[in-house]
Amino acid sequence: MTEKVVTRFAPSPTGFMHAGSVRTALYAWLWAKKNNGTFILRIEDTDKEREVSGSALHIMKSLQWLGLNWDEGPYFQSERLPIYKKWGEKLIKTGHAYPDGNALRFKIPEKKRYHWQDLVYGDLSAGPEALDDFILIKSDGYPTYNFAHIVDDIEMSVTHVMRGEEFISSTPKFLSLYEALHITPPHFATLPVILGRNGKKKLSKRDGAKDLLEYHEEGYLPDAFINFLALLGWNPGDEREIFTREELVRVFELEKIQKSGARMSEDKLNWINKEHLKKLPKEEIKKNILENLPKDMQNPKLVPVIFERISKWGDVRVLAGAGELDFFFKSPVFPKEKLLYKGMRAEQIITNLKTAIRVLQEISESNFTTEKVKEALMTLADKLPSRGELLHPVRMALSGLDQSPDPFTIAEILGKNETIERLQKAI
RNA sequence: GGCCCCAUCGUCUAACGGUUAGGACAUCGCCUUCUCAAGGCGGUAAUCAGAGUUCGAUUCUCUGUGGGGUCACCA
Repeated sequence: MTEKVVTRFAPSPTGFMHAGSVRTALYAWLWAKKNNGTFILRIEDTDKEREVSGSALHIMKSLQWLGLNWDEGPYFQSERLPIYKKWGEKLIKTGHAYPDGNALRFKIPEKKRYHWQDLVYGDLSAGPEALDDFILIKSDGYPTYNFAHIVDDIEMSVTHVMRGEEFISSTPKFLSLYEALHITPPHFATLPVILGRNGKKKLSKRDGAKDLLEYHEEGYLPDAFINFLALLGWNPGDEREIFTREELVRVFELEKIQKSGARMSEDKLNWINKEHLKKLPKEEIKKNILENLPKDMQNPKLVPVIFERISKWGDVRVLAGAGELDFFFKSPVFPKEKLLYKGMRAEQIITNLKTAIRVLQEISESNFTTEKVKEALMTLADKLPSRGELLHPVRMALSGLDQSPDPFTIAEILGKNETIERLQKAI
């Protein structure tokens, strides 16, 4: 009989969630899902000094955004004080704990070196120097992390403990507690840290760590974010990189988790997000792009032009905010020299623009599509020494920008009347 | 400082002791193009160092170096 897998994510509510903390949650979640197990959320709020109000809620919101839903909890340790007290008394009774003032201390049975197996790191050990009669319950009545998390993991039948590598050196404390209680410890899966921008220190606020919900606001897809995070310190063993949530659950393996710390790369995150965007139904893409556009700019014809220029929904707002789409809505103003192309003379430009107007007039309003306009203008442009002699002034007349989408696309979006009007104005 | 952990392109990573050390992101070049974006094709780029084991080390061992973690009535 195999045991039912139970994992947990046990943050302390002392700030916002960032990529480092959520990756621990993700791996615990993936492992639970993969094994049809249970994923528990437990808030470790035993330090009232450091607690930040609203933090627990923020953590839950972050997990919900990513769809890392918990099957049990949230448990709050601050609401479980009697339980820790009960286990404390049990230890006193067996001679493994003793009061120290208003606090309760653990009586270390034996200062020795511990060796244990880690699912990621393999053989690990830590020496007796890590052991002393540590505090189990503080004088304010709250348990310490060392004690509370072990009691809870026992009470909640946790089988796999995913945790950061900072806990390796205090593991002898945990193991000696388990020993005193005659309880077999759970499996440990220690995860390497995620490094900050400088690539050395652990990811932290001052080191560029972002509040997870900022990624939400910037319009990253939850599945893409999870995909990215999973790949940060883990690999599927082949060269695939884009995974749906379900695929991730299927292929995830603890054995393939990396031992060394990894660094966030927003470039890669953006790429993965774009790959996920490309798989979305057309309607959904359209809806999201339009929703992120200012009310007076919500023209469905803009969708393809915008889509190939973004990697996340928030980029739509950036694009619009930077004024790069303004020319679609109002006639551009630009110095007339901009119409010139590689030493051409003004008369030639005027002639070319006039010819352009003439051929465009021949296209009916209902037929004024990118393809038709392209066909008409290209035929014309091909007769010139360089296509740019026609295409550049036309594009400039329509957009007023040095860099913009091609003139055919713009023409269709503007429509026949506006297109011709702008060409005339340029002349 | 003691103890513990880690070490392949700039970044994320692959390689049962035998590969021209592979892929992806980024970057660069070319194609496509009036420009931008997108797309296609290609290039540059890595085994921290030194010993040892071996016919043969990215891979195993040791030492060094570098980086990280931890030494609380914080988690």
